[in-house]
Amino acid sequence: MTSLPTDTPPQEPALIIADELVRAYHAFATFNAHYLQQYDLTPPQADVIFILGQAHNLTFKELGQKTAITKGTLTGVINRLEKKGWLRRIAHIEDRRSTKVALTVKGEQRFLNIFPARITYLKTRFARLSKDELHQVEGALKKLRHLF
Amino acid sequence: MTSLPTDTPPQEPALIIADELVRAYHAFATFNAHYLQQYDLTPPQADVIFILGQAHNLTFKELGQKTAITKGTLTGVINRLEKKGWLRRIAHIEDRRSTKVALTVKGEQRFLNIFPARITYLKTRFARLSKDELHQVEGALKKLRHLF
DNA sequence: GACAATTAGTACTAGTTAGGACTTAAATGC
DNA sequence: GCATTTAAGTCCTAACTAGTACTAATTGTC
Repeated sequence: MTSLPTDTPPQEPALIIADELVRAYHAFATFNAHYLQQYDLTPPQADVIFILGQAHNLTFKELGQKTAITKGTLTGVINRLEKKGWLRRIAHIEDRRSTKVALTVKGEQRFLNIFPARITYLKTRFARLSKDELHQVEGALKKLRHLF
Repeated sequence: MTSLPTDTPPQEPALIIADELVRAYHAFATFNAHYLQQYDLTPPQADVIFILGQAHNLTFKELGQKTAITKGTLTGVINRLEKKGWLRRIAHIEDRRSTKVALTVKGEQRFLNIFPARITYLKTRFARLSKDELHQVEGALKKLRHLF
């Protein structure tokens, strides 16, 4: 039986906005992933490198909070970056449950090479929006986030 | 050597907006996943069920386009839903390369049980925004999506 | 009509994801 | 000071992800 209330209006604002949010994020995420590929980085790996480049020596916990990566996932991401030689684990003397993470020299160099270029790249994309529009978009996203 | 241009301004609008987009999406996705758990559905599974509930009998290709799931991923999602008995594959006579997918009776029933409740649920969340705000948010998301 | 190019779906890979069980260490309670 | 509770990371699982290689079927070309 395939009967259905076909009069379900697809114009329900909540559904449209949820859909637009997913689409906008998906577009950005795909774009971002492709860009990072040239540096042999996945998006979560890049997040970790960018955070560590700006805030040297963080614990797993701090890194997880800043990147919104849960601890179980973070272990794997850090393992791969460590294997590639971008960062290293450092024993945390004061609290031996905890582990600190820091960029290696190679990681620092890569960060300095990639990070400014990434900002420039994003800026050119966003240049199509006016200052007013940028403000509106930021406000809209904040409103949206606080709904959940 | 941990020296760095620490004067990298974190207030670059492009970075802030990219960050807000990720946060808003993450908040929504988490919220959504938790809600769907009670129905034993993952978000991509729910997407498939919701699309199929409204557009009976779609090919893999059509389903993939509507859900933004690539074909390789879709095979697995459909396998799991088929195993759970929510839908079934149907041979496509006119083009034997292609396979159609349709909800089973059980899938129809679940869809009818879940879909209206989901809309109601989302509506209550979005009720905190005015009509004007809804329009602004939708416009902002569209602008954002078209940047990538 | 035969051969080439395209298309649909599956199989497989490396990586990410959240969540829960587990280990070790620190903090707290008494 | 010892026992309990809490905290930090690791390990493991099921699912999703994009991308690529592969198989089978269809379409286009000559």
